[in-house]
Amino acid sequence: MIEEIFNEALTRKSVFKNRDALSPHYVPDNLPYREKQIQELSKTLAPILSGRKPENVFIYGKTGTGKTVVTKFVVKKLTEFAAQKNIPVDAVYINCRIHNTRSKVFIKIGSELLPEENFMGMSTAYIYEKILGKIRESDKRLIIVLDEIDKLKGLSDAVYSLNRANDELENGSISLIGISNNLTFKDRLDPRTKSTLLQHEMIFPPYNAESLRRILEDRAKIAFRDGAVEPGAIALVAAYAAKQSGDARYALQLLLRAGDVADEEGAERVTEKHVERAKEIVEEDIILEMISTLPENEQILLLALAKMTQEGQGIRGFGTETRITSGDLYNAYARLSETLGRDPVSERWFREYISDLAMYGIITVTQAGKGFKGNTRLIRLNFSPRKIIDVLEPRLMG
DNA sequence: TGTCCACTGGAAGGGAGGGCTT
DNA sequence: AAGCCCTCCCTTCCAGTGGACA
Repeated sequence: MIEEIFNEALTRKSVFKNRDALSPHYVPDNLPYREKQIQELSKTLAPILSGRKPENVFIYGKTGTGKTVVTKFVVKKLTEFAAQKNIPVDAVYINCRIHNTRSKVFIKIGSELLPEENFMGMSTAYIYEKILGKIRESDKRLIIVLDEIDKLKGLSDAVYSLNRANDELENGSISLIGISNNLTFKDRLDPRTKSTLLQHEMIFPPYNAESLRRILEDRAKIAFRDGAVEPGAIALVAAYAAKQSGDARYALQLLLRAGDVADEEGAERVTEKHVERAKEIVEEDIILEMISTLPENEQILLLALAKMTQEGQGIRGFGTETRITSGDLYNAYARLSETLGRDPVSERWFREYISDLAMYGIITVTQAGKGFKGNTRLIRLNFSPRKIIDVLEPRLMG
């Protein structure tokens, strides 16, 4: 019985040849439509080879525009090149969503550079000195990539001390690459951090449907068996992803899921039908991921909005859409909060939540204008209310 | 035209919690 | 360990905005 399951798994035909090639962590050898960015970043970092400290780089652009993958690609090529020429270039990649404080960042750098030491529980000053010692001793040029840098608490301190290291070093250097998809983040930095981090700024534009198609074709060749994906399926994935503001990560995720769906059906090839089905799954994945990281009050607010939308409350007259005024939503939110035994936040803070959710793209907010009494905003849910309720109700009620 | 209404969003400040210094 | 400071989350207060209605 169990052997049957294992046997089936072993002999099962799959449309995939190398499924990992569609994972968000995969770095391909070829990055179409990013040649300019690759060149620019390479040029900026190149002085490191002749022992000069390159400018710090700050990269920003929307999700899925290739920021991380281009950075990893260039850094990898650079360190490989340097290794051939016996130049001590080293790079540390840090995701600040995981390593989100100054000390965690220092521990991460320390343990990459000195894997034999254990830095847990050590003071940041101690780790800092250890890192500098290592750089000095081997004339090392260190590149530190801080991905999702907007998630780093105490950012200015971290940036300042890492950059200051250059003044204390006679040999070697530290260069920073900051990556963020939060476009307003830059403006919130204090002037000192700004001038340090933004010595060189790069913006990654979103991909259009045509470029997404090319990217997907390239990647499909690696990931799938020959002819296992219909061209129409790829075009459809590209079209959907272009609608998602040109998000390549979404495109790859969609293609991956479409392959899974095809495998589950035991199909020979991935078709448009599989993409349609995958789109629903991916949308659920995204909702789930986005919602589960939201603060509880925002979850309650979303649930209230989903319920109102579901029941068709609010104002009709925008086609089949239902839009809800912020005052009505606040009342619904406050009632729901009390039902759940939580204290609702004030109206002022509720407005902050609304802006937050709008920024994430979960809801859309428009000025009400004519036909509405007073100055209010209309709020619309961008996802299916049914799915939101399915995710949130057990989470909040249970 | 003025008043009311239904909000909006800035400013200031409270208080809890975490990290750093002493 | 104690004190301090900083950040985050939140409240209170309020001037401002824009449409409805008399």
